[in-house]
Amino acid sequence: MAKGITKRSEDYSRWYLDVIAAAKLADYAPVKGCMVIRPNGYAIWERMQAELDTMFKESGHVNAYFPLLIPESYLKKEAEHVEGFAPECAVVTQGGGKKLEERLVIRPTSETIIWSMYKDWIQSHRDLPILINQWANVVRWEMRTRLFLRTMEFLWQEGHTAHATAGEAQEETLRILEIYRIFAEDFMAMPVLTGVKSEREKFAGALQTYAIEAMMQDCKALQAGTSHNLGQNFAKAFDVKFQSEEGNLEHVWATSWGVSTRLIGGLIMSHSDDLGLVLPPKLAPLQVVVVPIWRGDDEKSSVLERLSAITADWKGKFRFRIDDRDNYRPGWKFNEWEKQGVPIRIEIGPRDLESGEAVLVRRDSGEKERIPHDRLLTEIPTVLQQIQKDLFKRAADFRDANTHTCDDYDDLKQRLDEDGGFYRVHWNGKRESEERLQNETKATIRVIQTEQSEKGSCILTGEPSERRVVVARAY
RNA sequence: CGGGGCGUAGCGCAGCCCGGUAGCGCAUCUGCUUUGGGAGCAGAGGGUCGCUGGUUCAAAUCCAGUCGCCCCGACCA
Repeated sequence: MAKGITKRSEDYSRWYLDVIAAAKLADYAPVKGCMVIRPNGYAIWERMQAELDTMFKESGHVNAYFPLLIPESYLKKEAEHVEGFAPECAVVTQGGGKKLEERLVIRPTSETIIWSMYKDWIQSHRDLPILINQWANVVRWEMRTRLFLRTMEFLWQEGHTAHATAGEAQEETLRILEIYRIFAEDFMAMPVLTGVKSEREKFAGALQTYAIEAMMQDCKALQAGTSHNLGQNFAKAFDVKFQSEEGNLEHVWATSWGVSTRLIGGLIMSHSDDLGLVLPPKLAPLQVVVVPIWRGDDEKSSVLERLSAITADWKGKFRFRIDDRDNYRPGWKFNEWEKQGVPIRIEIGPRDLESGEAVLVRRDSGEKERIPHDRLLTEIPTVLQQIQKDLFKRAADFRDANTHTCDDYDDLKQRLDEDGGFYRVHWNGKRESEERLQNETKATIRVIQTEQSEKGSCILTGEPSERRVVVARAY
């Protein structure tokens, strides 16, 4: 059994932290609530960035960079926004040994500074749309932190777009939501629900917030990405107008959207097991590790020689590494790479040289298979694809098995306590009932799937309801 | 902000109650033997015991204060 990793069934939260430590993904920093993202963790983030960035660019977005420090007055320009973010802002009051004339906020998000610039950049409908994304760090002063899921400083991408019409802004909001869904499901192998957030849960300053919502292995919900339709709120706050084709001055329509290093937390909690990290092949920085086995120098050189012939044409086909370190024994290496979540391990030793085969071991299932050397090149990509598919299916089956329909409030309370999971319940759409739900059950409305409709009566009040909403306890 | 826990070698901990040469495991370094699931033996290096003050001949240990971090709740991506 894995040394140093608490079992999920014993203490899920401890397990999560143990997996991160064992896989060397992150470390605690000297400052409370801050983390160091170690090379193994950062490599995953880089994989995520690469895939997302490609999708953003393919859909017409460009990258830019706006500064970390924002004049405090900017944050105050949008009423809801300041109310939402002010309490969690870190503020710089001093610089160069002097007290500052105006205090500077370390960005908790960049809408305000970006819209202050858009004001100068937008005059005519010909300047629109602006489709800018930035990869950046932000700081939010959180009371309770957790590696990757909630840290004081985190890395993310934030898209900020400006449009001529409400319709275009809405289209953009949904286009990004779909990109997030595809990324979560196809790359992270993490099934998500998409939908709109309730008034209470929406972004401070948005008209509407859309989100992708996943279920972790402890049956809790994780909001994994958000896409906001900001309407004209920020354009009005920063006085950003454009002259339309008809010659009228109109306020610009906006969206913003983001995913963060929280995704890594979601990735861990979707697939990993009691042996450590499990990574979906598409995001695994290392997809295949080859562990050669030998006794003595003669065997070592013949195994390695054969290995370099076998792997000669692997380059560019998948990401692999030959672990020929002499100071560790095979068993140690098996364990090491398992903890780090490498999807496939290939073992090649003297026995395999004779038989002309190699042993292929899947990280997700532990299955072992003997494969002839000349078939490895074609077999490995196939198995990688299969692992990717199986991980998604396993996660989707798990989520579906833990998603329930419920019409009785007492029953809901009890089941949330006992089983957790997602519950499809009727809700009257009112803020008061949502608040009551949260106070009494610690669960919140995760998503409202507006495309579905089903008449019923609110689980709390009995009042009419247009559709079921998904309720769960969340991270 | 409430509750709990912990600060002693890089990591995990014991020692503290009952003051008297700072220890164990892992890791690290050297050598030999090993290598198909976390190797064995022999040797070695590594510490202002979180910080400040007090009591004492003597403090990791007793007293007072202080700082920090982690975990669990409320709030949040």
